[in-house]
Parts: sequence; C-alpha cells; structure tokens
Amino acid sequence: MKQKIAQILADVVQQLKEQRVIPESLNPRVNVENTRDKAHGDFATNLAMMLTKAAGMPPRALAEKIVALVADEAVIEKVEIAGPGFINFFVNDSAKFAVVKTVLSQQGDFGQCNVGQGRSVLVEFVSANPTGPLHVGHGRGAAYGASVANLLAVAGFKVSREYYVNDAGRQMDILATSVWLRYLSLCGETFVFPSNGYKGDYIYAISESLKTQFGETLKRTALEVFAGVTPDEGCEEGDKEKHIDGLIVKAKNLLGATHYEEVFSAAVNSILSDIKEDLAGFGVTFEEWFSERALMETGVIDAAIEKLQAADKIYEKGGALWFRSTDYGDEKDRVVVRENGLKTYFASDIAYHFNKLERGFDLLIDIWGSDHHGYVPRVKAAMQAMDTNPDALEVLLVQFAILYKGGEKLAMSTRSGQFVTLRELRDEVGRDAARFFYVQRKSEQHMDFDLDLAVSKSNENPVYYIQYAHARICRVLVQSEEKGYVFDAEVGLASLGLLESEQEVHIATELAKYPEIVARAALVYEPHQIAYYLKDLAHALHAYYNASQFIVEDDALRQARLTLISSVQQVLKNGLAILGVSAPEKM
RNA sequence: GCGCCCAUAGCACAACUGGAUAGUGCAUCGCCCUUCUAAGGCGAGGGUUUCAGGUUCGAAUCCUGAUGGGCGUACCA
Repeated sequence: MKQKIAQILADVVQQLKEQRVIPESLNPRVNVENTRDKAHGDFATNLAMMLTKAAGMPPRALAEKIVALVADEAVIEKVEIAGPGFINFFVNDSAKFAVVKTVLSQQGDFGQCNVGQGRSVLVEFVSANPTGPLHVGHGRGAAYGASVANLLAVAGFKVSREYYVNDAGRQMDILATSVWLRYLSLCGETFVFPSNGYKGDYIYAISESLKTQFGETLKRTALEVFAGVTPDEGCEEGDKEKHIDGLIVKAKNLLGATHYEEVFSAAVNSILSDIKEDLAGFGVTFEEWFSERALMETGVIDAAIEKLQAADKIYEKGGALWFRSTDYGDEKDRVVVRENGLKTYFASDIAYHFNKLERGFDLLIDIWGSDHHGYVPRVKAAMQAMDTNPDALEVLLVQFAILYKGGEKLAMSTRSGQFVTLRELRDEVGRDAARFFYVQRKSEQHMDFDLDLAVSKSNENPVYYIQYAHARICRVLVQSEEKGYVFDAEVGLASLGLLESEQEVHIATELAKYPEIVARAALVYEPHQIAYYLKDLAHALHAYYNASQFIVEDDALRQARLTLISSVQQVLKNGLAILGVSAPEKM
C-alpha cells in the first residue's frame, strides 16, 4: 500500500517536471510515512514542503497542485492537505485487510525482504576469551549479535555467524598455568596461589578432571616450581606480572612441550565446550568457531605481515615491527611484532580480517564491547593497507550492561572469579526474558541491569506481554475447535469485509507495517525496533480481545475474526523468532 | 590533555533516521472479571527533550560551544 502511494507520487513528480513546475534535473526522494495520528489519515507525504523551494511557490499551494495530479485509485478514499503542507492519504478499510491474506499465505516467510540482495555477510560476535565462563556482560553481545544475524537473514542476506576463539597468547598460558597449579594443590602441594592467576571455581573442576586423567604424572614439587621465580605482589621486590610470567616459563620447562600442551588444551577445550553449551542453551549458535591458533599455525599471520612489508607499510623501531597506521588517520603507529619476537593481538586481527574477506564475504560485521572502540581505526587502517575496502567492515559497538544488585553497582572481573555468569542469569529469569531484555534497547545505549528487578519481578518483562498475546490466540483457536466449530481461513478471508471495528482496523494497519519494520531495522542493525513493534502488535491484540468476543455464533463473522487473529499469531511468531524468543501456545 | 560514545516524565527506555499535539512500560490515582487465560483492558496525572547559540518551512534528531556521565589513549588480550 505504501509502495503504491509512493509510486503514484513518483508519477506526480514526473508530471510536475513535464509542466515545468520543477526543474527536470531534480530527483526528489519521495517520502511516504505512516501517520501517527489517525486524524491525519493512514499515510502522509512531505513532498510539497520539500519541493516548495524548487517550485518557487508556497507549500500549501504546491500541495493543491500535487493533489490535483494524483491518479484516482479505488483503494484511496480521500486525499487531504493539512498543516504546513502535508498531504494525507486515507485508505479504504477493505484495502487495509488485504494484508491478512498475504500473512496467511506467506506464513513464516511473511516479513522477508530483499534489502540484502543476497549479499553474504559474516557476523562475528561474542568472541570472549576462553579463560572462563561467559558472564552477563557477554550476554548482551550474544543476544544482540544473534538477533542482528537473524534480522539480516530475514532481510535477504546470506548470513554466517562466527566466534573468534582467542586460543593463543599470554592469557591462555596464564589459564593453563592456573589449572596446573590447582592440580598441584590437589596432589598435596602447598603454596600461595598467584594473585594474577585465574581463581574461579571452574579452574578446580578442570584440575580435577586432569587428575582423573593423568593421576600424578604431571606432579612437580612446589619448591621446584617456585624456585627462582620473581615474588608475587605484596612481597619485597614483588611484581605480579613477572611472577605469573615466571611461573608460565617454569610450567613449560618442567612439564615439557607435550605435557604442557595437554594441560593447555584440557583447559581450553573444557572452557570452550562449556561456552558452546552455554550459548546453545541461550539459543545462540555459530556456523564457525574460528581458532586464532589455527591462524598462526597455518602461517596466515606471517603472510599478512609480509604483504604489509612488501607494501612498505611496516618499519622497525626499537627492535619491534610497527605498522604505519598513521598513514590512514590512526593516532599513532601500532606494533605488530614485539621486541621479544611475539606477535601482537593486532597482528592476528589484521590477518583474521583479511582472511574473512578472502573467504568471499561481501560484508563483515564485528560486534564488540564499546571499550574496544579505540581499536576500530587501526583495523580499518590495516584493511586499507592490505588493499581491501575498509567499508566492507562494519563494527557495531555494544555498551556493557552495568549490573546493579541491592542498589549497588557490581564489579565484574573474570580473573577474580567474582561475577554473575550468563548461566546464572538464565537460571534465574529464563532464556526468553533474558534474550528479550538484552535487545530491548539500542546497542550503543548504556544499559542498567538491575538483577533484583530481573529476578523478583520478572513478570514486568514485556516479553510476557507479547507471549501472552500469542498464547491467548492459540487458546481461542483451540476452544473454537472444542466447541465444534471448524476454522476455515478461506471463508474467513472472504468475510473480512464484516470487520469494521476500530480495533480490527488498527490490527490490520499494524500487520501491514511489519515488513517495512523488518527492512528498516535490518539496514541499521537495530533489533530493538522489532521488540517495540511486537509490543505494539500485542497491545492491539489485547485491546481487541477485551473489546470483542471472537467465538460467536455467526459463522462468517467468527471465521473472519479468527482469520484476523491467526494472522496476528503468525506475525508475533515471526517477530519473536528474530529475537530468539519462543512463542508459547499456553502460559 | 586528546579521541570516541551517551544525556528525553520519579525510574528504565522509544520516537519510522529532519515532520504535525514527543510515545511505551514500571511506579501513582480511578474504573472493568457469572462471557474465549485480569501475565489483560479503559481512563487520569506527570516534559523548557541537560544548558546556550546556529542551520530551515519544520530540530529530541544536523552544526558549534558549555555542563554531566561512560570508555579509550600498551611492545595486554
């Protein structure tokens, strides 16, 4: 309907050009909007106001000229000029109900569009280091990323979801060493655990399975482990960083490469499989778990550095290799290979993003915590230096959720082991409520997450309001059957003309908005728009439910009403699916 | 210091990306269950969109400045 009006207006613009009211060269964007106030009709355009300058006449006068040119269409009841020069279109009620048939014939496909034009997109999200369980801070990125991916898929993109696994580097060595030290405790050794080690309970769990698997073959005495290592902080001349690094070296030397590797992979695999399970339980799945180690071992990183060297984008200073990111507007140049010969995380990332494009994706979407925002310019710089288009990368930043409990702000640190895990949140409020809660707001908006509220008053979560609307429809349809009525959508569709109440017309109007909401939300990566839309649609349904009885004796009227609400049921289901929320048949 | 993000009702957030009288939920107050689930509906109150300028037919939205908050500014990951 909206497109139809846009088409009519485009024709009008053409005629205005022929009449030389506006210059031939002008190509105005024709805006058609859904009106907020029904007094303004169903659709409105600001065309007259936009062209007022080019035409050299006041907006209302131009509007009159435009209205005179609008072709007669059966679906349009009347056209009015209002306010400063808006042109309002009033659509026939019967035309509004046409959407019901579309919904019922397209079913799960209703709302799909082709703004993606089949372009392939890689959505990388969560990508939390496998050094511990996911906490509620990761939850937002997970819920947002999964919804964005679903949204893009519905909007006609070919979507792949990927989790980048940082299974290399110092943090992983700290993890492996922490696990090994806990294992030594289990073997009866006593010592002070390093302040910079990982202290969560899950470390013990891994150590225990290590002990089950290897017995005491990995045991070394605390004396030989700590001999010659820089003391921990708190001691004289102590340094927590040097302390843990010293322990890592000792772990590697005392265990030997093979055994160290066994501890290392036991730790990573255990945590990673826990993360996978956790995310799956949250309804978040990935086509690919991309390993940083694999990137290193297959020489992709070295190849990337060589490519940059060949392009003269790398220089040496102070024993380290630097990338000239300032050539591309970054604040300063960045190290890719450190003085000690180790490559930085940034080096991996250059190679990783290059690799993504080499895999043939047209668009790359990275979802990062907003604390990484300073990282965007250097990655884009690298892409440019690698001779790829930096605009192919879209970085979506997600503000961290600030947790409150009992009015207090909660500090979160993986290292200290004191945090609320995503799993705990799910256990407390449930998957649906958590998924919905996270995507209710714009991603770059700060979010206050009051745990007490989430737990104690979970009924306040609007997700129940939407699910309730869906469940109500399901129950009505079931009860209609139980009363011996046979639902026949064909009869219902033929009888839609009987529907004329305010609530019924409103529902039809809402249903018709869904496809364009999806398209718009997808283009700007804003799943919260779907959440808000679903609230509106649920509200329209609840209002209707209270105003009219659906299961009535009059066969045609009953069929018409049931047809209308079953199309609402379908759209609620489609929308909730994008958000990863279930559509229960009863509550 | 410099850079990025944010600021809307008591609270948490929307506002079709520049449109008409700024909306929704919670909270507050009043009404509606012998009728398909009251996890619902109907209604009321609540605003100088942080402040000051600017751009134009028109600004919560764009520009400049100020104020307040978050984050970043590593040869960490």
